[in-house]
Amino acid sequence: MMEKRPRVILTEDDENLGLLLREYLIAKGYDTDLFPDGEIAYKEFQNNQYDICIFDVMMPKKDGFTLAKEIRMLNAEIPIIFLTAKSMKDDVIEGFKIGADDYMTKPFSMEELLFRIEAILRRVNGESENSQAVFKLGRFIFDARKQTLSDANIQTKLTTKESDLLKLLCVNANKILERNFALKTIWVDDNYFNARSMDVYITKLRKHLKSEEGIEIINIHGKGYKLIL
Amino acid sequence: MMEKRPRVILTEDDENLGLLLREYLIAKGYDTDLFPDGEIAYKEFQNNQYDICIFDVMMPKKDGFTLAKEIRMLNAEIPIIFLTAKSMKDDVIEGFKIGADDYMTKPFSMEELLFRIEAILRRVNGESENSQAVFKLGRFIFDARKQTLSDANIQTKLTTKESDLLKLLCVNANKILERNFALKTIWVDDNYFNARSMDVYITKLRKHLKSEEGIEIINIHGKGYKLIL
DNA sequence: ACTTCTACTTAACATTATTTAACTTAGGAA
DNA sequence: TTCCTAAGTTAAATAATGTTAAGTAGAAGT
Repeated sequence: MMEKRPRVILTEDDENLGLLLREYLIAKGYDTDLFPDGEIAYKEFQNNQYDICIFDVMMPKKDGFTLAKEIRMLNAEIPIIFLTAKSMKDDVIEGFKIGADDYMTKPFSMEELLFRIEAILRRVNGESENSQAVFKLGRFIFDARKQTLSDANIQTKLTTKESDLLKLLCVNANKILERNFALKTIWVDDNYFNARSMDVYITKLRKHLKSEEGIEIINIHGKGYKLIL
Repeated sequence: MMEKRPRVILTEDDENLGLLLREYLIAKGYDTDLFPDGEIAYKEFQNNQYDICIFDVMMPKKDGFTLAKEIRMLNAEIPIIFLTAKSMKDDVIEGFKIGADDYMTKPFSMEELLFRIEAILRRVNGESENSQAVFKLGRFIFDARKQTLSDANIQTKLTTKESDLLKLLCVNANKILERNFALKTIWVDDNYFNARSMDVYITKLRKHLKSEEGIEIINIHGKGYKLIL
């Protein structure tokens, strides 16, 4: 999978520091745009695609917190890191209330800033891989990440094995899920006892789903199971 | 652990300013040697042990950046702070590329210089400075460095173990944090009793977070825990 | 030196997840 | 049909985790 260069929007009114940071981030693989105040940054944000924001809190015309609030109206997800002049407890709290993801207190090393940018992007990007694990089963919604099976009224917590097995069935919906494949994926070893354990879990899943008419787990004798939607 | 007086090597060709800074730093607990140019400073650096360098960029015979490059050959780790006369865009960038830790633009207050020295030494001595990490957990803000969990109203102080464990969960948010990994990271030894101790801390963390709907720590039977955001 | 406080561990007991066992039903081949 | 094996189901057994409280040791205050 090819990684694209992440785009950074940086605001900093100290020109020395701003240019320094921009050079450094560019050298480290981040396409960085630098703006000296919040007003310009806001306009540019509307016209460009960025992956992460780094905002100085104290800036002329529009401070970092105000800028962040407005940015959040445009994009509720984008990570924001604040640069604060010194330890400003209350301000920092206020910043986080509107959804900052981290903050740095000046002076800081550029390595440290880089480290945090990487940590946040790793966290944000890493989430998307797992979160594609929600399936609709009739009136039920099965969330494999949370291990829950919900309908309009109640949310049932599934056990780890229940969830893992149901996820495999969903991924292979209307196709055969082979016994051995499921066993090796979930139980690692496909011996007799694990196979019987799996049978028990098939029964459990059928009970969970029995109230929904159109959905059933059928057995393909000698081969495996098929989730019919 | 007893703290020894840190040793500072200071270069400054302006004799007035140099003596002033030296007096001030000595008064604040730093054994400070002052040299008027880069050549002398380089020779003295070879014969003495210092903890931090403060180099004026513009000096006779050998400028601060050149000096810093040569010092880096002798000691790749020692922190270096530059004193720059005014905004020198390209020079400053060059300085940071060879590994400066901070810079000050003249004129500056001596308190500010002291503050930065302390910040850098804290970072260097504090071993790995990956420790400052802030995570957003719904309406909560978890600061692993301060060991606090805050919302708009209250700030809860976490114990060291609570904070360490929550940090591991946050770093691995939406992924499985394996029991053994957490045990070896926090408790060093992954024996039965430490495992039970960890269970107790999971309960403590769940209590702290229970008021926030979307956030939960789920158990992955036989594997570990997963922080769901 | 004594108490008090606090973080952490250990113990005790409760609950839940998973496996194993036992018995039952169904499918397919001889 | 008959027989064997796969699969369905329920319950018991085992192992893992949840929870609360008691115990312990060290730090901090008196």
